[in-house]
Amino acid sequence: MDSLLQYGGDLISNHPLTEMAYTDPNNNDEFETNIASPSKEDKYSLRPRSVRRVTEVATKPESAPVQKVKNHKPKQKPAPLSKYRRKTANARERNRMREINQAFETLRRVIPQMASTQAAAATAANEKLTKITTLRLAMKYISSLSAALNDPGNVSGFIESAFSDCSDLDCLLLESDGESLPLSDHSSLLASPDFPEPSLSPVDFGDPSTLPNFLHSDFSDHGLEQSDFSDFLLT
DNA sequence: TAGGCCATCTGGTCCT
DNA sequence: AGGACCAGATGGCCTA
Repeated sequence: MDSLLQYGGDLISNHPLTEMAYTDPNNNDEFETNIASPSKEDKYSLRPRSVRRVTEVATKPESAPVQKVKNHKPKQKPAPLSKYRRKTANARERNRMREINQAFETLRRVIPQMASTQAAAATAANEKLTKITTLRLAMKYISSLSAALNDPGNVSGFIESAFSDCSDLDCLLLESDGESLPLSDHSSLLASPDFPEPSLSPVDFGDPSTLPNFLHSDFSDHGLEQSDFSDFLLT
């Protein structure tokens, strides 16, 4: 028992705890490394909370007293996942996040890099937009496209105004923040009597040849291929 | 050095 | 039972 306590204390004081967290006595690491990026084992370890739990379990007497419950049954806590299942779950989670990131990457390619000083600087520096920035710009861009659909005669004005109202990115992002957007902006994204939802569907965005002319010109103006847009819609 | 962003792990919950 | 999804926690990296 003392050795277990010592072991737990060492675990807490000697980060990283990769040995504890990743070494599988059944050697299931092969599965993990086939999917995960390499050498992550060195970077990640059990959280202190997990370590505490491990040590608590280790220090708990073999025959831990059963909970004293009167009539109702204690809710059975499911047993923790086996190491193998934990690894497979982690791998699935990484894969899921990878797909999300791929979708973000696609979205970044579709969003025009507008005339914002900071965004332009980020582009020049080859820095990619952050996730939250990407989402906010996408919202702004969709809003402008929706407005353009309502008034195809003033397309260029919509696109230009969408990204040039603000002199800096902070202003732009604040405006395109979902919580700070004025209701009027949101309404352009929602179905309304003036802009019912079905009116969006007659155009098959999956087929570039059916893209409206104003979308053609807008995407080409921003150096984007039509396929970028259709790819984005199809993914 | 603090703060922002991100990847990853983890446990809980819901769904099939 | 197992997978998908989610949110919290954590640590690494980078920049102002």
